[in-house]
Amino acid sequence: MKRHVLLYGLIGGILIAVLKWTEYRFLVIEHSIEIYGGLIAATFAVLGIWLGLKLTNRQERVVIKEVPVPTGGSFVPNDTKREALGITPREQEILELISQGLSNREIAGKLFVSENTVKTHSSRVFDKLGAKRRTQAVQLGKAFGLLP
Amino acid sequence: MKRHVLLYGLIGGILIAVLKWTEYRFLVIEHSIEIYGGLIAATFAVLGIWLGLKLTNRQERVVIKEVPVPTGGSFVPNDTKREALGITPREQEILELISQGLSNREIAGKLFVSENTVKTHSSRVFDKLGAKRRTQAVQLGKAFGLLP
DNA sequence: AGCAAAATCACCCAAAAGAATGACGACAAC
DNA sequence: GTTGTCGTCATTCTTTTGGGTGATTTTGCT
Repeated sequence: MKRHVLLYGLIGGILIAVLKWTEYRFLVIEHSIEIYGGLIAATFAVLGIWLGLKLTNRQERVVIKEVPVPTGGSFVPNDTKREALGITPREQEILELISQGLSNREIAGKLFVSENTVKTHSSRVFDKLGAKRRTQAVQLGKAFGLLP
Repeated sequence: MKRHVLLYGLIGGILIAVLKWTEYRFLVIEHSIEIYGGLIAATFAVLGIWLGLKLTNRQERVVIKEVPVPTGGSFVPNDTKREALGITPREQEILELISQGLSNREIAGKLFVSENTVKTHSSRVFDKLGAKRRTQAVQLGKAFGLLP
């Protein structure tokens, strides 16, 4: 920061000196308007370029962003693995609702069946997955690729 | 691209015209060297700045590289969100074991504490997450980024 | 030393979940 | 027409879970 201020001052001083000197030359030698203009032009062009660089240099940054892209994109609910485990579509459906944190009663309500039915389905799914609890069923369901 | 070329031409033309006009004024009115110089200076300064910006912009390209990192790889268990929810480390630990499908008894055995203790911890965690069931707690835990 | 948060444990009660068994209708396959 | 699978539902019983309350210990911080 301090260096910058100093530099600006210095350049300003030099510029003024140059101009003064040039003007003097101009007055003495009566034909160098072009030189005069050219000098000023060149000086300010350089100054401008330098300034522009200075201004933009501050934000010159290459950002490499590591975005945790949701792998698999959409997740294809995988009939193949489901059938390999002998799990019926209905059972899979119940398993998904379980994984969403619903109770048996809520699932029953959502599917318009009795709570007992949900219990049998879930029991069978647990059996086929080798799970003893619904949380375990969810865990295994994901491990088998049945759930997202 | 075409627009840029056009712009350059236009600015060039205008510049020449302005200079011509200024020179003319200079010849007619015999005392305006300063104005002449100032104009040139200003023009070239602006041009220089603009040029500088243009030049640096070419190589300044902010590259946002999106690296699809498989989400399972890292996952930092996120102390920030945990504390934001007022969940203690121990509670988080129990939550993780729940999400792995363990029963309260199994968790108790694994952590060498009583089943009652596990129950209190889990109850508190459910409360803080707003969950009524452990499956729901798991679901919410994932939604909050507390679980992988 | 003294406070506050965290962790520990107990007891009781209610609700939810799970296991076991049996049963019935629809439907497709043989 | 028999067989088998699937989905449906009930009943009974045990286990698990969750709610509520209170108490003690550990630990970190002032």
